[in-house]
Amino acid sequence: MRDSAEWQPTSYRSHTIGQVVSLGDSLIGTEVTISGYAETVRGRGAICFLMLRDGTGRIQAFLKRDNMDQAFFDLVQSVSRESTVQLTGVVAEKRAPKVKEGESPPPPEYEINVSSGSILAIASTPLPVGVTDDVQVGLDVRLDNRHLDLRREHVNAMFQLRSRVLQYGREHLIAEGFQEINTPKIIAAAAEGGTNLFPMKYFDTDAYLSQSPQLYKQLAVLGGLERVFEIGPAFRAEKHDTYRHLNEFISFDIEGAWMDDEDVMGVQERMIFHIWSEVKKNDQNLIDIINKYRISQGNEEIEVDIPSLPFPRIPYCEAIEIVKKGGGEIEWGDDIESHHCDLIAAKFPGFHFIPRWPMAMKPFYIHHKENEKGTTGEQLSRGFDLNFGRDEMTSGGAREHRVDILEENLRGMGLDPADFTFYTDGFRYGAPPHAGWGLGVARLLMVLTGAGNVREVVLFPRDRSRVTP
RNA sequence: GCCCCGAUGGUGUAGUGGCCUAUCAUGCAGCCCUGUCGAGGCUGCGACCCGGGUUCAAAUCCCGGUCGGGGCGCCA
Repeated sequence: MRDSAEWQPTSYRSHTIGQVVSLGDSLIGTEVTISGYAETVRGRGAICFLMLRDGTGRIQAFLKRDNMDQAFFDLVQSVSRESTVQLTGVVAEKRAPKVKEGESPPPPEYEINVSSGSILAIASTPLPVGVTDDVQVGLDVRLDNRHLDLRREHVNAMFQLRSRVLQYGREHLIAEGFQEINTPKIIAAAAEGGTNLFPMKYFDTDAYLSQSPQLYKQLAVLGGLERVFEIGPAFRAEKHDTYRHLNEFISFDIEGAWMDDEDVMGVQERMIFHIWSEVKKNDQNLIDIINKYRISQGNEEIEVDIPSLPFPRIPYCEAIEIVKKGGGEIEWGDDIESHHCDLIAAKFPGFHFIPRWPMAMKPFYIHHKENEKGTTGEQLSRGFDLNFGRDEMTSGGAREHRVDILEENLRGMGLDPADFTFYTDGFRYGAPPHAGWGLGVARLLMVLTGAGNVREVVLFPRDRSRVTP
């Protein structure tokens, strides 16, 4: 539940439930008004218990027929679960529950002795997804009813964690001198080849949804913004159907001038270190909620393991050797696929960088040094990946800042430099060497939360077959 | 695009040709009891994805479709 200590009263409540729960003792005897979802309603006689939940906590409301308008009492008593209710009453210490012999009584808890209130909105029955039920629900049903799924405690906790991860990431980058930018998501050209783009109509012109802020964040750096980052959507029209791919996802991108691939790997590992450290320090309560659920499902608990710095660097050539020794079929020049990553992850289970990929496998904007060759004599690049276990988190690299080589690379990949003048022109008037990366936010969150499917940690995921809700 | 698997009340499931007027849990509706607290007790409600076929008999076998899951490919 969220910390609401500083929240101001609103038209619908004098206190958050979280405030009542945490202030507890000092509020005894005070009249408060709270609002929330009716989680359970027990009792059909002269008394009634209603567990009320808002985004900050849950508290029991105690209702006695004699203490209020009888019509309201009857209404509350028959209200369906998840209906929203506003209640006014006096804070009191809850009577301690009966405990088994030998068990120590729980710490004091608080409740509201209700005197009045109103029903804000009735929930239809039955709920398509149980909020507090023990029964499992399939992911598809959950996503169809995400608005209800989000009310489940552990799901809610995951999205609070997501917000924290972005907050800590921003914090760290700003501390390192990066500034936040936004680049256009409607673009004119199929910028980079490779991935398929979603076409769209921009008035009378053909346009596309952006697959990556890559070229624009570079232009921002070339323009002198020096160090930039963007947290924004990227769209890819690939017909993949896996636990880790979506057609719309949030990419966490940085780009920095006067930096090379090693420099931005440093930024990345420090940022991840900061995020993990802060989560461990501030958000164990959210991890606990997720673990409570995981235990109930028979899953292993997750732990926030702060990675040690620096992360291992396993250059491409070495990675190929590891895969070969592990019995994987691979040749220099092949992509390192998921099943290959399993072999590497066996030796490097946590975060690890894979730098120095073959230039032939990298996009045209990746920098290379002519004297850096692979074991077979082929040109290496300054592009890198960050993996965790078998999954790719990041792709990044030092960028090509020499315009003649950029154009050569474009031609080499079957692209026409004339289509990229909006980009290459940025390099004609003095270009700082620069580097950057793009990180999949949801993939990072999968690592942190133990989610087995990227859809778990995306509010309203867009995949091959889902555009609603 | 390829391969494999699956679809049973609102939800999650049991069921492998007749024991199925279909199991269990949860839910929902109602009643009883109760300062309850994973509340408890009782009663009831509610389902075999769609279309065709095989068979005396189909939730169960076959074919097609739809939807979903897993794996692969694709993926700056």
